Amino acid sequence: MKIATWNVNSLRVRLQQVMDWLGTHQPDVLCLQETKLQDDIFPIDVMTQAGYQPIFTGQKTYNGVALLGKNNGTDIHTALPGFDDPQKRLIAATYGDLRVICVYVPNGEHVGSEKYTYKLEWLTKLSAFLQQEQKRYRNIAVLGDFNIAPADRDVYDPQAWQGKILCSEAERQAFQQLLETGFVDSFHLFEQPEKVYTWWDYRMMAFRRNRGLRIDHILLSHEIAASCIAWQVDKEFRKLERPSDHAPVWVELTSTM
DNA sequence: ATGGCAACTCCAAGTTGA
Repeated sequence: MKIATWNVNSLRVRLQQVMDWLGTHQPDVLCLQETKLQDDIFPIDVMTQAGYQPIFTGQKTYNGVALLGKNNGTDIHTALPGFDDPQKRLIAATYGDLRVICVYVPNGEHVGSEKYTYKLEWLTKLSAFLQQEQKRYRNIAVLGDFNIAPADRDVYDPQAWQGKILCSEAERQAFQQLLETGFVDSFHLFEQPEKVYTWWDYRMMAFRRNRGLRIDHILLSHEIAASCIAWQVDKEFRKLERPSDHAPVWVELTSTM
């Protein structure tokens, strides 16, 4: 079983790339972030014709998340409970015995800004939601754009980024708090080379120079972490014309659906 | 110290992202 996450930075612009990626990789579930589409113009037919059932919650211009599954998802959540938030940043569904939670964590703008406060509050609410979900499900995967580089090794220039947005101590503590609710960062289940990233700035030829950050993550509950046999970031689609600034990330699980 | 790129939007200059 293969589950994946990709911040596509506009599904309208990246639709063909997404369909190509689905065709090539055949994931059981693909989580998308930054679809930037209202629900009434989501390309449902294109997805279903390719054998994927979409579940989505979107808005104009910003945010927007979706789940594309080979099977139908059930027990769908499209928001964090107890958090009145117009920004569409979370969608969850159950596929077989696996709970899949797709997140687009706020960027935070810069440390100390209103958006930074919102980011930390959002992460606190996410942590509470995950604790609730842990009571209902054993096998949980949380995938998405977390907008946090968990450690210095996840940053191309840790000194330049020290204490900055995506790398601040409070953000990293919030990420650790998520893990402490009962998850592992699947990246660390395997021996990894240095300089593995999932996002590269469009500017300054950052991708060609591998000046990136690892901010897209797949967290697995302990029960399924044991069945994870691969973690990959697919840099091929970052090399195409008009790429997303994020690359797809996926894991392979041995458990069946 | 700033902008650098890309996508979005009452179509065009400002906002947002990371």
